[in-house]
Amino acid sequence: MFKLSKTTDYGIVLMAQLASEPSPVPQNARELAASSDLPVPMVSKILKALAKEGLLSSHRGAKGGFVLARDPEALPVAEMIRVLEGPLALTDCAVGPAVCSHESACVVRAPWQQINRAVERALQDVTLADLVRGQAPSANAMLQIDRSPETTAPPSQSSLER
Amino acid sequence: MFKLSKTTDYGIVLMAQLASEPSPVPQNARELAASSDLPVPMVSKILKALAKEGLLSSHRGAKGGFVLARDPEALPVAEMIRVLEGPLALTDCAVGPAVCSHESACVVRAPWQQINRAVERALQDVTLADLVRGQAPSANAMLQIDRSPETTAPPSQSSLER
DNA sequence: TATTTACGGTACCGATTTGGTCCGATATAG
DNA sequence: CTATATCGGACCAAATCGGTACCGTAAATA
Repeated sequence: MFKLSKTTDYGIVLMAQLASEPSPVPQNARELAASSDLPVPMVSKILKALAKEGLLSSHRGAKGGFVLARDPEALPVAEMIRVLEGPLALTDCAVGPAVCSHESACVVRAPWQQINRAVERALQDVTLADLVRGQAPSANAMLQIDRSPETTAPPSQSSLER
Repeated sequence: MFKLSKTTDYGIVLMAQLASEPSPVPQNARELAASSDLPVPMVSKILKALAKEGLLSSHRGAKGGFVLARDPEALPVAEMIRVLEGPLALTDCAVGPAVCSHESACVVRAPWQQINRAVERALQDVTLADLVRGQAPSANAMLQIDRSPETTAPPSQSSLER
């Protein structure tokens, strides 16, 4: 399917949670799970991954927990996604060169690259800080260029979840 | 992971294949599988789905096969994706309203909506015709708005596959 | 009308991914 | 030094996805 995994979804929420109250004292997995209303084991697992990848710094023992390891202003959503579920590529061919066994038969190589880059850029332009601020700043600007006049776009319904 | 399913991937290649040579005579599953170098059963399965959803029109019996049912110029990539793997939403919350059980605890509702819309728009702006033409026309334009200066963007390596 | 061709639907299997549990390592507190 | 809190890593069950096979139905041709 074309959506983020739960892991990534939760992960970003947790990062946002940590960024929203920049307390210098580490927050542990249980606290974060509680304040986000998410299952503790999953939260724990995700926090581990984030720490391992250097987005969070972890502290063990009593009064331990996690704190942000990087400036939210300089942490794009794209990178969080990349850390939590690998290189973001819509098709396999976008990840590395010459992975494809049927290069010759493939009709649509280059365009995918371009589309992929566009999507990536959209995710690169929003930072963690933007998320906690409550809106993606350049979102309107990102929507440039209207070739097809909004035919199939879904109703801009406001829904909520992570 | 953050990528299209094989089904969708293949499906778009097949659509492109059909669009690249606008022959009025239907092409059957075997032919299309051969020219795309893909397993026949899978191709067959995908073609069925595309026909069922109205993107292809099918003709049974001898000399039967599939032909495009819609104008490639007016068929956005977004729609093909939507047909093949459901509503395109990065997070579950973008699909419908009030699906979320922890609304109150969620920190990052609105921003996701905006990001999602931006991605969707990027995919909406490229048509099947663009794909077979060999490039996404507004790709450059889509990349507007640079807040972060190309920090983590991967090398623009040309790789190839579907 | 009989035969051949090719789509249409359903059911099935194996592999991968996802969501979740448990125990050991380590740092702080007293 | 001992006890306790908390992260770190290995491990397991379930769902999903990629891929396959089978049988029914429709159209074309002779």
